[in-house]
Amino acid sequence: MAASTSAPATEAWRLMHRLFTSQRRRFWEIANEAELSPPQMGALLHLDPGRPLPMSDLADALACDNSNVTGIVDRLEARGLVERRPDERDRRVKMLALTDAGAEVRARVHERMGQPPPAIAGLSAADARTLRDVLRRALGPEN
Amino acid sequence: MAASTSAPATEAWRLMHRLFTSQRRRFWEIANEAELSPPQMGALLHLDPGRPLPMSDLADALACDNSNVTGIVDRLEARGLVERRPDERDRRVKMLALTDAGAEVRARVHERMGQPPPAIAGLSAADARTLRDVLRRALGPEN
DNA sequence: TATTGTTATACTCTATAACTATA
DNA sequence: TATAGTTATAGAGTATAACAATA
Repeated sequence: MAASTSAPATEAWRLMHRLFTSQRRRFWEIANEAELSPPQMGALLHLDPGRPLPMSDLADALACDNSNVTGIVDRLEARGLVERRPDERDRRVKMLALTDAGAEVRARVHERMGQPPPAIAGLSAADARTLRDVLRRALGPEN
Repeated sequence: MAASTSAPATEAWRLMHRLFTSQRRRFWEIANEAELSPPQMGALLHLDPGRPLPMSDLADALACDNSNVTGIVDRLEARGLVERRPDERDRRVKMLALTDAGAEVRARVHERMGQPPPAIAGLSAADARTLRDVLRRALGPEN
């Protein structure tokens, strides 16, 4: 096996990783302009408008403990961006829902996060389509 | 007009973003096994063995304030993973260098972070090569 | 007994502002 | 005057453990 070059999948992943870490400053600015901390922005982005979610699902998505989500949601709720609602089927569960204000902030943040960085925006039309198609196959038909 | 050509790039970027956020738990586990906080892991990954770096460069890379790096580096230095060295050319500057122990931890973390997730590892050989080639063009010849 | 969410605790991260030592 | 790094401060994030309510 070739020792000097890694497998194409590994190199591709490393390149994607490098692209992402290069965007940290931009991500920070997007959160900052919305007056959100990074975890708060992550929470908002994970909430779909009109589809409430148990707190524990958010903890899974953010890869953190349940006890953590309590504080993050407390602050979002204090700003009126998110609501806690009871779940009729299991009264231990609290469902999180975006408020109208929260949906607006989320839409703005989502829009800006979705803008590709120059490295991707500058690809040829053919390369962009190819990249999209391969990633669609990688992530599965539901994406 | 612009919409039809920028759409594939935008979708590709969103797919990459989804792929990354889906890996949060794994990133957390890698940091955890090395007994590093996420910022500490980020710092270690940004330091190249044998290539000392000014603290302010690390602050740029981590997209945080200089004052922050002080604490992060304090803890890495207390564990013997990193060293502060004077810069002869500008005595205000402190250069950060990995110790041998730090280089070992960094290599382990770097190796694990570089392993592609199933979605990428499961691509066909042709798709993997295509993905790599497009990303090489996107990120430039130096990558 | 197990699970969901909260609270208490201790530590880390974070930005801001003020400080120092250089430049 | 400006810059690199530190310190002080206040607030947010974080895991752990213990707890209440519910399953």
